[in-house]
Amino acid sequence: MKIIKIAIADDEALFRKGMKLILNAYQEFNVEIEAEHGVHLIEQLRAANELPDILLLDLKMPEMNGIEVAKVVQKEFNEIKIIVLSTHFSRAFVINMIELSAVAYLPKNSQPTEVAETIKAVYEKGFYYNNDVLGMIRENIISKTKAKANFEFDLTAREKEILQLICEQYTAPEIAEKLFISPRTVDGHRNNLLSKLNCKNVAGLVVLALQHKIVQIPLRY
Amino acid sequence: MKIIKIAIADDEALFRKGMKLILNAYQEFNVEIEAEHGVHLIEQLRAANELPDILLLDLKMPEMNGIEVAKVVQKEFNEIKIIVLSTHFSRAFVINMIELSAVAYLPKNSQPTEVAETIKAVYEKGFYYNNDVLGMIRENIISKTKAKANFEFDLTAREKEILQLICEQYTAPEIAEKLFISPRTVDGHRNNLLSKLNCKNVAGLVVLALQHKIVQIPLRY
DNA sequence: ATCAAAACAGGTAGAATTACCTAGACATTC
DNA sequence: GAATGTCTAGGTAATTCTACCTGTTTTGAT
Repeated sequence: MKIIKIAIADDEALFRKGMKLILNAYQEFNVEIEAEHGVHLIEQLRAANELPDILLLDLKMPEMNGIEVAKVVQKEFNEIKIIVLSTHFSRAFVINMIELSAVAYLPKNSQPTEVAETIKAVYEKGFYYNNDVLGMIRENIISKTKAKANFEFDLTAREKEILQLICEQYTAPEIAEKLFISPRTVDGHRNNLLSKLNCKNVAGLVVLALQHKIVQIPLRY
Repeated sequence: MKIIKIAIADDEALFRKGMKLILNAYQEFNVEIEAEHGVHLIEQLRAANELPDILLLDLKMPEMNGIEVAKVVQKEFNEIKIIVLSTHFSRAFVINMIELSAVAYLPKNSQPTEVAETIKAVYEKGFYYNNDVLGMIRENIISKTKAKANFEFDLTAREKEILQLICEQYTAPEIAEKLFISPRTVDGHRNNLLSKLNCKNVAGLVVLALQHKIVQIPLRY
């Protein structure tokens, strides 16, 4: 019987050790690499003479978070299948990780048997999506065309308007001129946006606006 | 026990009758509508006082083909779950049907038991994708992001790095510190980006970077 | 009619961006 | 060896952004 080699990257030592115990209880699994953050993981992978088959990857880690790790692994160690561990389970997030070539998505509160089944399925079929994830994927495909209104942030109509224009590369004075208001007012609205959306600067606003389709920007080339 | 009401649309009478016999052999299924092409199907649906739960839809039909039918059904009879029957099994085709809200995709040479299982799964979970279809969906998600990035713009590695950090809301001084270079150098790179990508400001850079997936940004809330 | 929220607008100040320059170090290519 | 391209980094200046204030007017809802 072929033994499935597993790497675990998670900053919580307890979780990591627990998972290792659980997995090593199966004779077909062997946890070969443990890392408390991305940098450590990458180091170990580069040093390893035999790569793991599967990487259980926590998203929230210090030093180098799961997304950065996924990118490096995807580039340097493409053969390793990434199974994402997370408490975060929103559609956009899951889709994002699949785009980063995650082959499965496991909630952190999963049962040990689910984890084992997922690993086996990934090893055999190359990927495994449970019904929740499948539903999200489906919604994602279907909703691609629809521009859904956004209720998650309570922006006022004016704020959305300002946000839209910011995304269209207008500066505050330009927006002011366009809307026949004072530049200071535009400033005020932008500050409210930064505060409401918890962003550092316009870059953050634009990212959020696009990710959540709060604004519509025609594709440019 | 709830009986699952089924409609079959297929131009081949033999296939249609055969399928009907097979399905009606299960006591939980009842084939209520048969149609040899789309027009006929739509007519029957409009006349029906009780809509079917599931529509087995052949794609190749005279008069009105499966894709047009799917569009009409999606619009007028949204509750009906469409299971696509086809010999045609290319990725683009399958994805296209899912976008048209097909909830399952069955090869025409499937085993009767597979058909029955698919129908049950659809009735219970709302959709059912077998491994082939799942693989296609997965490829579709991944291929969207890959490839392109490098082609359309010739950004240097350093420029992409800077662009990434800009999108992550780092200011020039912060980026400089992160990369151990002078803030002025970061300035230079950003200016090159603005010029190369023909943008007015960072907002434009971020929009372009996200639209063309030059960078990967974790979803935020 | 009253209250709260939103939109409006100004002050001040420091940080950052943007737009022009110039130019050396280094690697690759012809 | 020269040409090219990239990364590096500095000068100068105007503009813009960001973060704190303050306040009035308008609007919508109870």
